[in-house]
Amino acid sequence: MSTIKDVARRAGVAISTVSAVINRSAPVSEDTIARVDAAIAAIGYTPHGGAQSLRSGRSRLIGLVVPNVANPHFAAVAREVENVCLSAGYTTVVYSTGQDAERESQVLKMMRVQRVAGLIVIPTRSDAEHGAALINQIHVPTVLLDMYVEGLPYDVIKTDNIEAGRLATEYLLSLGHTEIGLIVGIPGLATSDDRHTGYRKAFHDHGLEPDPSLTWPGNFDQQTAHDATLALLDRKSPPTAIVTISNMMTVGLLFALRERGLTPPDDLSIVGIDDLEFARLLDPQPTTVETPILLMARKSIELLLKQIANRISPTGERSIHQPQLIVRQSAARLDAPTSKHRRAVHDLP
Amino acid sequence: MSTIKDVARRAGVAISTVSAVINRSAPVSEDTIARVDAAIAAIGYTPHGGAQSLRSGRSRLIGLVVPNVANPHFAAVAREVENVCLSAGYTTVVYSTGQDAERESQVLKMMRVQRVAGLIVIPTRSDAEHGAALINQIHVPTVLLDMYVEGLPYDVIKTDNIEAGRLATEYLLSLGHTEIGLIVGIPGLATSDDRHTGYRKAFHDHGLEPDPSLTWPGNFDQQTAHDATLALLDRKSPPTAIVTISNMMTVGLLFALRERGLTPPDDLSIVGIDDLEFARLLDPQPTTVETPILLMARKSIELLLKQIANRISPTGERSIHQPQLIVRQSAARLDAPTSKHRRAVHDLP
DNA sequence: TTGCGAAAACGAAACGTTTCGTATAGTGCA
DNA sequence: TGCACTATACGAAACGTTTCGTTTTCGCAA
Repeated sequence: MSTIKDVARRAGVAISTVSAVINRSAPVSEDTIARVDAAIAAIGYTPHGGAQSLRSGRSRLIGLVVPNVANPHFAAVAREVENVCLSAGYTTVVYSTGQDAERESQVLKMMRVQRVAGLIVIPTRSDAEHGAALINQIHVPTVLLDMYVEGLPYDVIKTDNIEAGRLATEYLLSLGHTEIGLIVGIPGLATSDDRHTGYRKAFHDHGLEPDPSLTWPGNFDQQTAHDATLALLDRKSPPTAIVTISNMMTVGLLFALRERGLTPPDDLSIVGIDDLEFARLLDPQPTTVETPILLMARKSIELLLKQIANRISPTGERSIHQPQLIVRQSAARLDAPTSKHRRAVHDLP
Repeated sequence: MSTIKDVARRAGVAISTVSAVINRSAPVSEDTIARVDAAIAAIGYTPHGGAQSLRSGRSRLIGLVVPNVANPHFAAVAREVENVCLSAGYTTVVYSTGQDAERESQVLKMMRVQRVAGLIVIPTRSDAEHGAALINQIHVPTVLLDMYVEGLPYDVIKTDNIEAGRLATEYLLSLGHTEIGLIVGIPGLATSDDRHTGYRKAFHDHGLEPDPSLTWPGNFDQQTAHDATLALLDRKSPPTAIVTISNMMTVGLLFALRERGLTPPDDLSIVGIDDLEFARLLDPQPTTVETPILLMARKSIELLLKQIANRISPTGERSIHQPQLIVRQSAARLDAPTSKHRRAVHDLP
């Protein structure tokens, strides 16, 4: 490949002048700029990112670390980040942790090798110990997306997860349900724990105490939510409603119900958190608590780029976004005419 | 950050020895290896990827260029590629073209800046002219995924798209349909054109000629498929069945049907190409022609890594995978009891 | 003890940039 | 015409590696 030297030779100028033209880092006469640009075009010169990064100590790479890019929720984040990065002249490097701390380490190491200029991370765990481990692996401007980790000084952009859990549960309580199952993630993940807290809060607001045996731990994935659903359904007295705390868990739940031949809201009311892109195609359309993930993704990358540009160290501040209950048809009044005759709330007069 | 020099000093060896240890590129005594490894661990040394790439002329970056990472189909590809890359010590750089040739150029330029060692590309167009443009922008080992571009010497891993189109159409013909709508992509895209060819082939196999006015051009996205569906439904004599050639188009079609209050297969039979992850949650479950995308993704990255490792130039060979018809419930016999009383094929005795 | 060959370790150059101190050309004014 | 100053352009060093020719060390046979 051609180098800046080739450009310089062809344009009849010094290497440093070409550099000045490329980076607009020093005044260059119109005439020279034109000659250099012509030379660049003529020989098809493309700067060597590695060399630039080496010499300047700055790279134009942004790392994005998510649980799983194949999950549409995070894929959407990736696309949003990519868009902003591309127009800012940055390149995105995306990696999935698979919710595994060890793989997370491995991924962060790759990010260090590439000397990314900044990171957007959705960490695998939230406890202080993990935070301490993380901080040793990250030495660049970082934004924590939709996840809080104890003791980390980075900026956080997240949903009010307690409120998200509360909204989902409160809605079911308002429909008369009290035996409400909850499928959560692994304890120790702020997103999961907070949504769980919101669930309890909703009960307390009604002067009630939730039955702890109705809360089932899973992971954030489809399979464990599926299994948890079956476990809940197999109880002597199954819940009349179930809350799931992520989109994939809702999918797992729906598959489990289908297996059992159960249809919401007739046989069971359900409310999820995080919207599903294809939700509106389902019948019944699932009632969910929506989080503004795209907005948060955009805010994250913009904040990160700002930090990088201004060499600001993170302020440790948190930007907390409010979730919103989207009432559709998968939850119904408990006291409505029973099984197969219950009607979705939105159909009520 | 610490450098190889710091490691050398701490281990009391020469820089070149540390390099030899890191890359296992020259014999080093057990004793020295241990000392170097200890030093690396002690000071938390991470090699500078840019410097390595600069000096060695090889990077450990793989570029993946897809139409849209937010599309679950391509997100799945990204995840698969990422997995293989990670275990091979490579880093993946993913970018979306948005099916836009200009953005494609921009993305490829970023890939050149990063000096990726190889590329997996799903190009935006298939004509020879575009091929000529592409070849000038790509100077590294490349695999074309699920797309053929005229005149490009790269290896191709793809589905038998003619067969995919034929399978979908043949199935509907076998159910007695002859007025079969087809929603295709922009002409000039091999994937779309081939599936279109398959559609015609199925007709010809039956000694029939499809009505060209039943074929509607769209893009590969949801919106245009939605609009195309409405256009087809608004004809004086609407088709009795519709074929869509991508997952997102199927989604657009389903939304359009829902808007019109139509339910497959009672009001209209539909068959899509490329499976939807959540298909089994829908009612009726859509009948589709499945392509082995994950398998193809894995083959692509493995082939690419092999080319890079062995410094083989692409052989220009094509690996063509067979699609498979998955019969579910969205298509029914034309002569079955009409509207609202037709039954899905799989329910028939 | 010396000499020899193999094994291990070393040192310096080079990769393509950016950066910064220095040199040159150009301009306006005395 | 000469000078001071500004606007441009230049040149060389340095960034962190790899690579390869050279040197040192080591073990063993003579």
